[in-house]
Amino acid sequence: MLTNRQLLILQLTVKDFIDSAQPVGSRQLSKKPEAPFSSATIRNDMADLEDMGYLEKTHTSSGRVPSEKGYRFFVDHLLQPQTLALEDSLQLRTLFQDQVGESEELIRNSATILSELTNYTTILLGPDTSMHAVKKFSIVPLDQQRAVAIIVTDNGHVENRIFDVPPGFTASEIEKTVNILNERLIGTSLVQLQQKLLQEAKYVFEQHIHQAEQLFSSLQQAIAVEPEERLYFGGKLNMWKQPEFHDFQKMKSFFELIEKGNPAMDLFQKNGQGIQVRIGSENKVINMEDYSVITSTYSAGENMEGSIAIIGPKRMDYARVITLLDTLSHDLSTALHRLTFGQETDRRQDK
Amino acid sequence: MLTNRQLLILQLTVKDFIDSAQPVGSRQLSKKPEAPFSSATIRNDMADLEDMGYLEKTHTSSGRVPSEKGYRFFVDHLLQPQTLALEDSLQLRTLFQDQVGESEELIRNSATILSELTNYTTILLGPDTSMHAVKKFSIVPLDQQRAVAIIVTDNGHVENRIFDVPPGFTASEIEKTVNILNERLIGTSLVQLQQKLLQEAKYVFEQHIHQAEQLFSSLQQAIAVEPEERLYFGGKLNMWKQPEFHDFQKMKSFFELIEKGNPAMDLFQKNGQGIQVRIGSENKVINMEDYSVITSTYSAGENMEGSIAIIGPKRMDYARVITLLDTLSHDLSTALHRLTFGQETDRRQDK
DNA sequence: TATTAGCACTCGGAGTTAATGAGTGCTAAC
DNA sequence: GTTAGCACTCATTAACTCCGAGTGCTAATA
Repeated sequence: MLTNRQLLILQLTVKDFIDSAQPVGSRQLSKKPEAPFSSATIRNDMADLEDMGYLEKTHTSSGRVPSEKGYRFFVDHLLQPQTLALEDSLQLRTLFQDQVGESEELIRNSATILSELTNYTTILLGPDTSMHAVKKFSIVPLDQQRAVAIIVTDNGHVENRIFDVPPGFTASEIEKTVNILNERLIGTSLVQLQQKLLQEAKYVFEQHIHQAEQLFSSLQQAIAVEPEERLYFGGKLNMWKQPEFHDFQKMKSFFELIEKGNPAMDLFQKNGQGIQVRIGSENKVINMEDYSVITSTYSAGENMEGSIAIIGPKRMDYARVITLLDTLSHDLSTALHRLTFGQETDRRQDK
Repeated sequence: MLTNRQLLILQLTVKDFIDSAQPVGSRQLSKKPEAPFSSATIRNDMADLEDMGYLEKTHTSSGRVPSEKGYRFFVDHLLQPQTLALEDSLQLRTLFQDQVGESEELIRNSATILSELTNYTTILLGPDTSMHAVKKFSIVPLDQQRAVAIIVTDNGHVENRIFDVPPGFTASEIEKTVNILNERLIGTSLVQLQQKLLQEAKYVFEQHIHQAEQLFSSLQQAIAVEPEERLYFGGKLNMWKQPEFHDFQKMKSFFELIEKGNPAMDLFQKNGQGIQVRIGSENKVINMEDYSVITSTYSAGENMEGSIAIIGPKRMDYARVITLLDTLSHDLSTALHRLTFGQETDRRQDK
């Protein structure tokens, strides 16, 4: 069990190391007014904390550095609740004020602003749009062979794809096609679209349209909504600013880590609700031992969640980032709701 | 006037420095079979080349390094025409084979592959889409207050924007609006759209539609096609791989340079046709003294040009990059034409 | 008994020095 | 005109010293 003084010393050590990136020594700590003990006393407590695994030394006569266990304890028990700095909250406010109508823009800007405020790297996972329902189909012929298929979803998102039209297909047949699609498939969610097209519309096509087969395969391609790119990055280069990464190899491996999107996705795994902190090797992703990740989720409507991850050194400013992330993910949810459902209406009225 | 041997020595010096990034000395050069002269002879010629400003020394007893004038002379007179390496041309081929229907995708991939092949940074300026003509307008209401405006252009590009609908606006009025737009503005290029909307459609609206003013201002906003982001990057991090940039400050200033898009645009200035090489301070952009830029243009249809820039150290492999860039910009033009005008038809038939 | 002062010891980092080697210019011989 | 030879320069590297901030341990103190 830790004595009160040991708790204090652990807390001060972690804080100091977060600020300075330098191993902290007993004499240094004893100078602080918060720790009115002699260096020897602190030395003894530090030795105990080291025995218990909360602190480490980089070499025999160096100061102490928090271990992962130390950081974890700090985050779980020693974090002092913080209110958002005035400056930060002003910055955030501009983000949501300047915004007009594009939710993707809003998400992208969130990633940028978070990385600017924290000086860490942000990865934002956009909401899964595949749950949205189709509001309208449209087909615009371009020339003899090609046309654009357009799908508008109920949140105002527009998907479009160029596809090949069977030779000799007439304008009236295109009109018929669009009508069939609109009669049969409105309200279908994007994920289900392929399947429903087959179930509900195929036989109708076969009855009413020439060259139904060719058209149908083209349509299927056009309608296949790609599991689209949903990752937004902010401050990819920020890890530079951390002194422990002023090093060629370290930076290189960091970029390799985040450039290949897959591991980036892994960062979001096993998301419980709320804010999660994963320190160093607590991240199950390979080569993440040197980083901490703080994740949060936000909502962009029913059944549509996105996640935000902030990646920094293990020595990251947990208190500040947590506060910031909490505020932002909340504000972002609100803003996205407003964008999706309109300023004054509410989804329930809409139904 | 340069003697033949001096030409040879200049050429070998530049080549060697491009490969090794190390100042090249006389003894080193004399070992090469291409230069069967004694080190003293080479030393004398090098001294002359230095007097004439083609070579420089980093310090009194170092080997020689090409000056900007030296690189310029090398590029203008000593470059040996090269055929594309088999490996490179295979890589390029896959780029154009795998491609399906998206021209933006194709452009993005071009940037990536160029940066992979060269290990330099690529900036690709997409074609200016504002010359395209409107093929069709469409408006899809989302709820009481908002609707999506959709503009399809003749190349199959789809612009869309959410806008506010005046309160109490009915479905039939929206239909009328769309009809007016389609009657009056089809064929207008995107740049002219705002203006024509005012000239040709405003009075029609005022005659036929309730609340024309409110609708009109919403529409104007919705229709304003942003001078959209047309820059695609490849290998932003590649400058790392160049030994002369294994340095915190250098890399930082490089990123600052390319991150703020404006200077990046400047790189493309005063584009003559064909391939252009700008070495070090020949770039009129500030802080570009340490880089060389090779640019090329490609065409994506009538009046629609894009540019490609490859940024590397002054020590870049000019011969290879020029060949590669030449091939790619040509292939890219062809591929884009095919995408835009269809595989077998030609624009002339279309008219 | 818990804290503090004092002391010997450790180790990384900064600064100095010396050796090395690849380079140069110049002169004289070929 | 070309080359061999020589004296000189200078960046790089390794070895060495010095210094300071740190530690653990022991004995004195509150």
